[in-house]
Amino acid sequence: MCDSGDVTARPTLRERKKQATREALQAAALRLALEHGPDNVRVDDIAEAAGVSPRTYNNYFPSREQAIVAAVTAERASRVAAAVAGRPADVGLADAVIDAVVGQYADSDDHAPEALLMITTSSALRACYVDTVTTIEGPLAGALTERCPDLDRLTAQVLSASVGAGARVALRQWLEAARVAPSMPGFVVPSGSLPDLMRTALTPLVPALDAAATRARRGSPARTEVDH
Amino acid sequence: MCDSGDVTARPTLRERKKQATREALQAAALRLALEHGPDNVRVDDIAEAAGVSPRTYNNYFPSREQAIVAAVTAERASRVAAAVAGRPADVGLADAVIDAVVGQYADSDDHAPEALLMITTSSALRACYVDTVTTIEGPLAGALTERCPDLDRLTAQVLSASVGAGARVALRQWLEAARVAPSMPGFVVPSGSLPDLMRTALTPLVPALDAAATRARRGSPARTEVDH
DNA sequence: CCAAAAAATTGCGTGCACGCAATTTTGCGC
DNA sequence: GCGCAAAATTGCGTGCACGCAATTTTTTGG
Repeated sequence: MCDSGDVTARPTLRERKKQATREALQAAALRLALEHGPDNVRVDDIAEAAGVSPRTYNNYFPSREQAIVAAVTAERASRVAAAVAGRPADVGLADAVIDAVVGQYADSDDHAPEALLMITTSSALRACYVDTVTTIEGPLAGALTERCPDLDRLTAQVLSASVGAGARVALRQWLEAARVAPSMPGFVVPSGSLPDLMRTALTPLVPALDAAATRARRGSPARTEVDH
Repeated sequence: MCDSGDVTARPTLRERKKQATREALQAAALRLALEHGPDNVRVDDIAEAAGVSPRTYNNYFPSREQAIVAAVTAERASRVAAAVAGRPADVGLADAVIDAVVGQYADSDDHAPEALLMITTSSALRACYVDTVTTIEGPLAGALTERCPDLDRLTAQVLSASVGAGARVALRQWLEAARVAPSMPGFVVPSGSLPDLMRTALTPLVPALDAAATRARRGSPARTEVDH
């Protein structure tokens, strides 16, 4: 079975199948969770619905909740990195980063309101959802060093980890607020605007981002004895 | 068995027993892990060595690794908070925080070199050890608002979470370095000085801490529309 | 087209985390 | 001391994560 016609096959066709089953698992997990409630879905059910063995499920996701949450947050990490890289070079680093992060939690979230509401319901899902922000730290660090090549690796990692930390705090707060005011009908998303909250949460980090950017621009190339 | 002679019972004597079994579990876990290797110790063994049922173990620790790691990191969180609170009021906030955090990873770590070396060995233990820094975020946020009462709750949380993030990055890096240069005999702690690395990692956050401190000092009391 | 290699899937067995309900222990007022 | 209420311990059952080795599928080289 040669590569007939598949000119669009940049990934080695093998990885495309992997991606397919991954998405199948995500979709099945989300659908079943919405259908029967998050607690009434066993990983065996998800695996069967996706047409794979239960064991294979854990080759793709390290926990039951991950598949459900991944259906919502799948490519947020790479999107954030791309958004940072895509900003014009004349906007400040801090603005670029914050706009990128806030933007990702503005658009895609109301794309699946029911799922979000369900995640709000289960504490396990909430925790898992919050933890997904960790995913962006790696790509974000990459985007940072791409934008400021003279930036310490370590500094880039610390800054992106801090951005992740801020986003996590905002998310936790928002989910908490959503939890106490749960079933106001008509309100798909209970609390106030998440983007606003997240922007507020990230604002304290602006000085750190600015300082790092200008310091890197003034050519302080890797001034640590541990730059490795 | 009445409270004979126990005048030192400030905590309600009930919590003292809880603390006792907690410490017994920590000690047993660490001892057994050092004795037979981290992977060759089951939670049943730890429970039995501590004289409690296996089920009770999980009433104290949510995972097998936690008990082992807790034996090393037990009260680091409260120590950090206390150290921040204990600094004279005229030193900058950033210095107070960083010195407190760095200090806690300077003193207590070489107190148990064998344990640290073992943690380096197992990837599960490494991950768990790194995750313990999350513990300091809560107390640290408290210490921050105690020092700067006009500081946003949200800002305090974000800043302490960022400090935690920086510390985590440093710790990961240090453990990684320790992993690749493992068994240099005579070197209890393989890599370079952890305090130095951690100080370097936290330095990028100084501008954010300073800005928050001066902003709070100039009396900008909770200027967020979501301060809740 | 075919074999050999590489990679993914699968079943199995084990240890673990945890909800639940029964039981034991502890604290406290009398 | 007595008994009662709160709290901690315990056993049990269930679902889950994962290492391991066997099997099936895909890729690659000839």
